[in-house]
Amino acid sequence: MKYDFSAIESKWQKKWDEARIFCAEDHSEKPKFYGLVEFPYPSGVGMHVGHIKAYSGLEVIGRKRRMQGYNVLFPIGFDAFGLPTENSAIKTGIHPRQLTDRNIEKFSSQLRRVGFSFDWERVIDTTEEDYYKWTQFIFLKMFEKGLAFRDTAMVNYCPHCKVVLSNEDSQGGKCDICHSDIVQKSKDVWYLRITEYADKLLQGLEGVDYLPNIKMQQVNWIGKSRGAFVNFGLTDTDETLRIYTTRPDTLFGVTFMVIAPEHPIIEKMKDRIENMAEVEAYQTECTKKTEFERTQLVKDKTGVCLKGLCGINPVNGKEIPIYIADYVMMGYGTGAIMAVPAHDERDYDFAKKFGIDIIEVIKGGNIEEAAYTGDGPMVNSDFLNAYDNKADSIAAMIEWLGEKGIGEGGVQFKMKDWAFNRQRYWGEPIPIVHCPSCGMVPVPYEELPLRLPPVTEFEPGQGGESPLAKLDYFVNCKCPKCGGDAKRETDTMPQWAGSSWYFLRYIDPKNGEALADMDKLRYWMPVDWYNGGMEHVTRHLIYSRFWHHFLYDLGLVPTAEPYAKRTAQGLILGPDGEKMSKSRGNVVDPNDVVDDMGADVLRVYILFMGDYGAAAPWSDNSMRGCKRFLERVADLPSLVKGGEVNTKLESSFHKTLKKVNSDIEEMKFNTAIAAMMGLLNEVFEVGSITKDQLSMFVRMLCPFAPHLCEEMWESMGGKGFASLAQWPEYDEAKTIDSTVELAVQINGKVRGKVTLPMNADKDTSLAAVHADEKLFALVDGKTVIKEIVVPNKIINIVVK
RNA sequence: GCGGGUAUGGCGGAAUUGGCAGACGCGCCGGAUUUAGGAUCCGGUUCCCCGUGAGUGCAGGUUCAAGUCCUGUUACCCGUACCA
Repeated sequence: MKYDFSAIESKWQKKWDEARIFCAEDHSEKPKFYGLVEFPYPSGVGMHVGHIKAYSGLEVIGRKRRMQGYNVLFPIGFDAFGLPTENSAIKTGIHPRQLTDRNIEKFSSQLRRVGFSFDWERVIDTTEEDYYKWTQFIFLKMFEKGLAFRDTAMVNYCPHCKVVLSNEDSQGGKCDICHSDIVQKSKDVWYLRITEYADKLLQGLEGVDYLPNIKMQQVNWIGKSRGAFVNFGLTDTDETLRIYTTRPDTLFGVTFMVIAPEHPIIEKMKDRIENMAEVEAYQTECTKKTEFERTQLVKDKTGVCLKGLCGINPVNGKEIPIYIADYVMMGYGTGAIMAVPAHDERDYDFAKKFGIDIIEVIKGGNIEEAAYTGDGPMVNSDFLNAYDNKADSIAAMIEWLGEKGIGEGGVQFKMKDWAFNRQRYWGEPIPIVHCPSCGMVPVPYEELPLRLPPVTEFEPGQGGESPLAKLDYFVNCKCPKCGGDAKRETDTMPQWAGSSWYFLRYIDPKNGEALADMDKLRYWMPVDWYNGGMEHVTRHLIYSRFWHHFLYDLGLVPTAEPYAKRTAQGLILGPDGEKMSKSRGNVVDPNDVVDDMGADVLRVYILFMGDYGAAAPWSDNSMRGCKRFLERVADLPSLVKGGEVNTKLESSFHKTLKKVNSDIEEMKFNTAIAAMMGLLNEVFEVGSITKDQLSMFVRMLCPFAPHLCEEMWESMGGKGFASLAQWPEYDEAKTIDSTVELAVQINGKVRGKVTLPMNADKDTSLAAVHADEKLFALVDGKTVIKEIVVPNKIINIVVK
């Protein structure tokens, strides 16, 4: 058969579409499979092959499930709100709506050309009113429950993009979008109280099947720690200074305290602080430092001692100095710490620099040289009889603090609340009205969606306010509660809002009454298998789990956890081994590959490149090998002849099928394809194939190279679509050989081979070795020390 | 610093979990066919001093047997960033 890929591919894509074979059924007797891939952000540059890899994994698994008789939901959509489109609108003057539509069209056509088995009737676009109506709905529910709130606080701010960013969006001190340095700024912003769900998000991980590194990253990001809050006294006042520590067992070793430069106690006590000018100078210096600079100066501790004010250690009444220093952050714990230089490296560095006492209270290290942070018995502590290990000491100390009323046990999380508003145009408007007499009033549900008004200028204001703030007709409104004059919130939601619940909408994309119908949700949820990038593990993945837990608490979804299983694909690097990027000019466009080699080759190559979860560089040459493979597959029908079945080949078919079957489940697509290549080589060596074998081959290759397989299926008289044909079953009996070739080692070196019946016993095996002239010669006349026979694996004879 | 991961031919990568290292593919070498080929087919291809040789980042160890387990060490990648 001639392999005219472009004719074959467009032919079958059209047929699939017309027959709607990839559309999921809302209700079905079949078992369901919900396979989800992270929907793309439709940027102006189009897709690159990395997108294709991200979808190819579940594409193969979903296609296999369909052939196995599942009702498969494999949807796609577009996460289209966000800064890149808005920035492009500013540059080109074209409205983001138009740009988005254009980009979605481009992405869709690229995806269709690859032949993905997406259900194109459920496509969602997060920027459509019918969609973001429900994003706003969920926001209002959060507002009602006190989970969406405004607060003035130090936030991450990108001076280049002129927006406030969440912690997740400013990892590494860089803006997630433009990579400029983030600055800290005090601002009145919207937050979602994700910290309220920190424990649930942590516990939920126990019941789901995520790759271990994915779980680990989330656990670290949530960052739960256990410890104690302790109230320290202040000299000559009733005020207390509350600290958080994970080492209450070192309380007797406290020799000073440190508070964050922004700590409110400074303002409160300013009359008592004798060196206020010096303190203020230090505070100013700190605000000038960017986050980046702060982290670069890790080694060098700075700080200023508060004169005229001392802390009082509640466990022994000792007066201790208080410092302000920027190594203590206002955003974690209470913004104040007890410093135990003997047992904390940072405190140790600080104490050394400022000449503060270092008192050892845990034995085990040498505090002359370094802080000892390990375990050990308590010493120098006027506490009961002291304990021998950390855990006991901590537990006893917490209990004692409680009894004395000076502190109590507590937990802290590294995760912070989610800074949720962006001062930009292209996002979901926050449906809140600010009324001078009623305060913040939600837009009534029946008025949703609160539409994004049409504008022609997308530049944010100089003061960093949203472009919406310039629209008087949008801003000025009546309070929904009292009817008086009021002003609308003009900020919009961040990029991550729409993607936090999109997988629910696929289940019921046209529902006007609810975000999705409960019966349908009960049938489809949870997502059986979710695949996406590692870069979303501490962003989208955690945000969407939070929203889903919240919706579960409201009774709007049937399960607490949205995703039963989560995997991640590795990057495709450029041919130069570097990360693909426009600026490096090493981006591979899937359209070019489809034109040159065909979609099936692209699909097979992407999965053949290597471990699905690992990064691998692109190689046009290697891809040519996949082309050769498919061309030879297309020639298989010419080998169909009558005659006897070659039992060895038949056995290879069943072995290969068994391997392909399990490799797909483990996402080991590269070895599945390699096995099929090996089988093909064997077929050509034998020179003939039966009709049944051909049918088997076509069906097992179909999830990988569906267009070619459909064409072959049709020409061999297969019924219906290959894509819906029954997944072939292997015969276990045929995968077991009657004989096995065993390596024979003498003193651990392979010296020969013997062929034995399966499961031959020790005597038979050794007899076969002795019967072999060459092997016998190596053993003959020597003292046999040991004979190891592992059935079907190896024979090793140790001689002297 | 902390957490996680990786290291195997010229290259991408395999190896049923302790049992024949290098599957499969690329590249390369040789041959066939072809007016020609960056097409196709066939054969070869870990290395070398070609042996009873060496060999999975490096140094040790356990074992009849180690890419796989243990101890130490180096390099690189990813995440995180003074988290008290």
